[in-house]
Amino acid sequence: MVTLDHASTTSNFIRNIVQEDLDAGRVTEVITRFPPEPNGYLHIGHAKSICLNFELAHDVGGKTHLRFDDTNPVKEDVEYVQAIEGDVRWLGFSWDDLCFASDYFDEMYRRAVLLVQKGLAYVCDLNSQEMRELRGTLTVPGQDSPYRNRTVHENLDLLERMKQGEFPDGAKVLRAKIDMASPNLNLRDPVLYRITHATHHRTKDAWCIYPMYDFAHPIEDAIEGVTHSICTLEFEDHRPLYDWIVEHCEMPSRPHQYEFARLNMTNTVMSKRKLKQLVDEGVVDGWDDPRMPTISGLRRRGYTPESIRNFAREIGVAKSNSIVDGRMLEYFVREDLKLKALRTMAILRPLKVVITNYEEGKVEWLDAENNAENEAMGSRKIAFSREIYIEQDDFMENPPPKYFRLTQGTEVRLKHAYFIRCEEVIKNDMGEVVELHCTYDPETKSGSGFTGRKVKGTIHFVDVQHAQPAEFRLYEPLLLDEDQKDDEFLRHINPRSLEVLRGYVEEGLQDLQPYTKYQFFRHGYFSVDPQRFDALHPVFNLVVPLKSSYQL
RNA sequence: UGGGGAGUAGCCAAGUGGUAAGGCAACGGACUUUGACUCCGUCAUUCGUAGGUUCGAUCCCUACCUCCCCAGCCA
Repeated sequence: MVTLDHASTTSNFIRNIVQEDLDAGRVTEVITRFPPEPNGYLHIGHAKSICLNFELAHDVGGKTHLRFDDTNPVKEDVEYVQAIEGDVRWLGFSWDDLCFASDYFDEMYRRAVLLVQKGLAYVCDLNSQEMRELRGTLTVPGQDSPYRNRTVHENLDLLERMKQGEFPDGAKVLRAKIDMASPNLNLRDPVLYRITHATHHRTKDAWCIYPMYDFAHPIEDAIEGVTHSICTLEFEDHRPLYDWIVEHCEMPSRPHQYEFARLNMTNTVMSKRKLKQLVDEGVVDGWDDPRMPTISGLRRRGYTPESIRNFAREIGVAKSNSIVDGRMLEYFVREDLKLKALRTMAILRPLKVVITNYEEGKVEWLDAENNAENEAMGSRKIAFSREIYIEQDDFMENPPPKYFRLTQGTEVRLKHAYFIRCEEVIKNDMGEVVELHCTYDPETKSGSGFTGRKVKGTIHFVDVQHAQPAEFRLYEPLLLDEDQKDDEFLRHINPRSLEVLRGYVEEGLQDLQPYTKYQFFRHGYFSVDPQRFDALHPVFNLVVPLKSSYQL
């Protein structure tokens, strides 16, 4: 017996159903599918669905298809097909079969003809306005179309002529003949085919009629032998229609549809429409802007596939609408990068320090481990000399209580180096601190075992002569509020979602190339931006800051 | 107010007639050459509300409340 035992996956109602189906012998092999429409980019919400479908099938030795639901040529494009394939692969999944709804257009047409022959579908000449009027309302039943009783012969002829291109867009549709009085609006003679004279990205001009989702999707699933067709909650009341199509089209296999709640997260938006709006209105730089919750945005930001997969597993799968705290995603990327990223020093807001008792012209190369929690990552040498940069925040003239960093007359430890004491503060005409004069104590060298004195704080630094200029792009959530009204979300844009700083990193940073992740001490995890890559002047995207129990 | 769903901690989320898993967040404390990490501890006498059945209900029954979805020739 096949058993679900994914180590870190707790049970959810869909896994329970799959297990029961397996136990009861209703299915012998589980086949799931991820069915995006190639009309936009994938986001973290899709990642939830991708992980669910692929991992579920994988865990019971089943298969998963990547299927493009390309039934609407006016919105779709190959560009999206390629981007989607790349995103799914990047997330770490391999599909067992790559499918396109458009590959089944012939089969779908034959099934439509079958429905007509059985008297279960008819060609309707009503325009969309008229159709809406006859559909009734939530509380008022609809009325039959005047074309509802055309003969099978006439319908067959009309459908064929629709296919042949005899009629203009919108002139006729093929409708299922179900029940205009059904309390479920989806059953009030839903449209199965519409006329659209448009070039399809794959079938080109072979067709001028295209199947609607409700007709196409169950047929696609059945053709592929999909056993568990998982979609989101809004399709719940389409399920009776899904089952109707599978049954009356006499599909040899019986897929079943299950619905789960789509992902929502705090401080961001998750609909294609809103994401597109952010791009179109220039709020962000594009679909792969590191602030976007798109897969491409997260990738560019520096998120890892592992972190996204772990996140997807941990948030669970259920039927109640919910909003996941964005900090959960951050937790998983910190967790993933903790032992993988090189821990180095970077100064984002430089303040020059002159160590007045340090010999001029001398340079020391100090030992520094690359990751104190992962010895296998080895160590490197870092430069130390008379002039260094420290972080502006690490010095205050009038510090608040419990400030463990540098102040005039106090001592701190420089990570990997020595204790320094601030002796003098140099200011410019405006009274701003521009330089510090400090002294160091040679006896306190890091690794020497010095225990003579204790200091409260350890700060990081970069040697001036061996500092490499770098750009740091810091990000905050795109939206300030969590529950924006649909059309007002643009008013809640966080004006500080991006902050660009110019500072320094250690010279000769190991493995400096696009997407390399570093932990910059006391700041956070950063990833080398692939679009602006320049080894001499690297740009680092803040993936996620380190947690901190102290706020200035 | 027709139909379909959902209500378990600040946020996700298991569980299901036998007395509330886990994660995130938060808060204490220990440790610390990252105010990080790690460790230890705290965090639902209660499962939308009110009744009922039962020895016993978050789970079964009844009523009610709240929220979400559906009137595209989009998916």
